[in-house]
Amino acid sequence: MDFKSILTGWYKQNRRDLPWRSTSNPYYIWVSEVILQQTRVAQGLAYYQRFTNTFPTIYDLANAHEDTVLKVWQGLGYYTRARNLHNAAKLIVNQHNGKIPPEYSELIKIKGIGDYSAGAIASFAFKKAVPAIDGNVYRIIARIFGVFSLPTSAQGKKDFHQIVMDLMDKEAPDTFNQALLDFGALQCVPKSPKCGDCPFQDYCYAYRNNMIDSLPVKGKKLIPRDRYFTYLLIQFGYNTFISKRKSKDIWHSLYEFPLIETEKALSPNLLHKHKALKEWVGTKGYTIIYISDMVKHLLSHQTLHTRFVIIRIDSISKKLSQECTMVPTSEVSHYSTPKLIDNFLAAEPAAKYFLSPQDFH
DNA sequence: AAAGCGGGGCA
DNA sequence: TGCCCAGCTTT
Repeated sequence: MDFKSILTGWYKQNRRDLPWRSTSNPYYIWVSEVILQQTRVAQGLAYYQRFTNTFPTIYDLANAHEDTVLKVWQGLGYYTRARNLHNAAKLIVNQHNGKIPPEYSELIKIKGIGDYSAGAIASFAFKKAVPAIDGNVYRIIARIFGVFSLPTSAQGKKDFHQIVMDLMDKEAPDTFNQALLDFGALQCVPKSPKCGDCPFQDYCYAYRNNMIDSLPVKGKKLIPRDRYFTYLLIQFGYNTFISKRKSKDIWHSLYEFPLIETEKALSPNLLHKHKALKEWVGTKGYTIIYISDMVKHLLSHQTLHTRFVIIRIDSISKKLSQECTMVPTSEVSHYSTPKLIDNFLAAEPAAKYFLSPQDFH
């Protein structure tokens, strides 16, 4: 039996029933593909439901405010995905009559749709015979056919693309591509793949040569950089201060509290003397209510060490009025915030000293 | 070609 | 703790 027959046979028995597979609406398929970029199905599922319920059509998404889109995306990470999706929806509504282009060559031009997603949308929604090569496919192809090219290199991408194109079931490219994804996610998994009952066992290069753990070839890993944050949760009556992140840095367009970033960890002792603290709270008088322990938050490329400080003030500093928005403390949760902040707001100290009504006398 | 960009789950 | 997930964009 040839490759696609074996794969299709496996797929009939093992396919996952996923909501974006029971629709032919290109908008829903597009949304699912963007949500699932670098994101597990298990994690993306609830976001897909929430996103499509909140924005049932591309017009609803196009007409929404960016903050609303980001709030729905909150906690999922890689927030540029949400902003690109939103901007692309506006562009498609305004310039393409709301119709998502069916060709790979047009899809790839849309910001936020790369090689994989263009192939996935073209094949799943429009039955085009183009590959949709993601991490699953690199792994499967590298192992079964003994491909040692580095998937992240330009040459590697060509090699894998050519192989998948040759294997492709041109009569049913959607099923073929989906089968590859499921096979990679369920059977040919990264660690301890289920070779024991694998239908490709007989001619899998990696299995026959005992090289399961060395294929696919991996690039070098990057070392996360340490950063030290001190967030100031400043209370003025029943209000607090937030600002929107705008620099080319993590969490672009999300909201946060006044931030002091330092080269090294800022101890409570040093915080009291720190110039930036005075600038934020002013000179008129302030009371530090609470200083948290250091919280470690891991990103793929940075390790954040963060202290949360709850402060009460009697007057608003120039810096606060210039750089922040004052909002009722009870409404902070309406804004899209990084998981790091979200976590602290959900924890006991914030509930006790920050979010709950205080007696100011 | 390499770096930047989140967060979570699992061995 | 390290790896990797339905990757893409910018440098």
